[in-house]
Amino acid sequence: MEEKVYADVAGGLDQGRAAAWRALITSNALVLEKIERALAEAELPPLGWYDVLLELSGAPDGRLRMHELARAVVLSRSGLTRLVDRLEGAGLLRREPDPADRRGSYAAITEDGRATLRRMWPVYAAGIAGHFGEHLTDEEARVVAGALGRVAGAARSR
Amino acid sequence: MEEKVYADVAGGLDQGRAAAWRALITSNALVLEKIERALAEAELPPLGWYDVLLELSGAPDGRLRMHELARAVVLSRSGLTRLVDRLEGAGLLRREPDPADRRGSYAAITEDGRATLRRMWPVYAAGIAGHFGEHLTDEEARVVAGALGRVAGAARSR
DNA sequence: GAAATATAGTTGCATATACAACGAACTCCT
DNA sequence: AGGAGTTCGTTGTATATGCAACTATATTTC
Repeated sequence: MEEKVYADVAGGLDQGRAAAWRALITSNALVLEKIERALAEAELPPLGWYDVLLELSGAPDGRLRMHELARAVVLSRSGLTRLVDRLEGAGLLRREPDPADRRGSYAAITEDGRATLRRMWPVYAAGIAGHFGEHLTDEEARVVAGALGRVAGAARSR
Repeated sequence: MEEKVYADVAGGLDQGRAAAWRALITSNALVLEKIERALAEAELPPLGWYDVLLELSGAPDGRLRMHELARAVVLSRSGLTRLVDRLEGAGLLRREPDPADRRGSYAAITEDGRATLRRMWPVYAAGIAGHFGEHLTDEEARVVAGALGRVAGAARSR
């Protein structure tokens, strides 16, 4: 029973929580893989694009500063620079200078960007429903959202 | 309320499950980021190495065929080839031919590999405990493990 | 048992990502 | 006001990953 051995070594981590963590990362990887494949088959952009467009579409004036966006989609600033390059190249967003801070720029979603978001959502939603939501009771969904929301909130603030 | 709009379009996906999904991918990304950083600071290998070594250490004779390992750690076969290259280069595992199938090879953990696993676990466990387990009640951990375990199981079999 | 098909693992290639370093602009502090 | 230190976004570089194509071997089919 090496699980036991490890559990002894690990201060403050019991087996139940370790199991929850493994289930989390594994289900995340497997479901994302399937959704990415579905998007590719529908000739739609990858999920990272969706995340960016969704954040922008919900922001005031459809735009966010680069560093806000990087934080929102959990990406390094350099990673975001390149991702935004690609989206801008595809015409789904525009960079706009910030008059109040001349170091910075906004990423602003375009009409094409909003249209792409709308085309992606059905495929994404079907993937979430079929590979994830399908397997949860209402109560489990509530608990998962609450608990993992708290985890994410704590990780963000620290 | 664009959430509402999207919810209407999405067949079979309600808002609670959509929220659970977003909490899942966000918490996953944030917690992994912090754990990777902790490992790097301790001059330990990245998490992908841990996953490989853990699977091997729990397998009969400490070894698995390449395709089994790829499936276990949720990586493409080509991705695994390169990952195993790096681990083998570091002496943490060995490739061994399979006498029963001359196309294939085993990846077999070495003593150094087991030692590395033992050195990584305390850092990994502390990360899981501090950034994840900390924020869950016992009951929530149970529900999350059960529900996401089911999600992962379904995604694997299909 | 030979031919057709499928599978195992590796490789070339294209893409994605993080880190460190950079120039430019901002903020604070006295 | 002005210098010290900070923050913003980008870039060079190294690393990681998936897909498609490839070789070698196994399996199936007739």
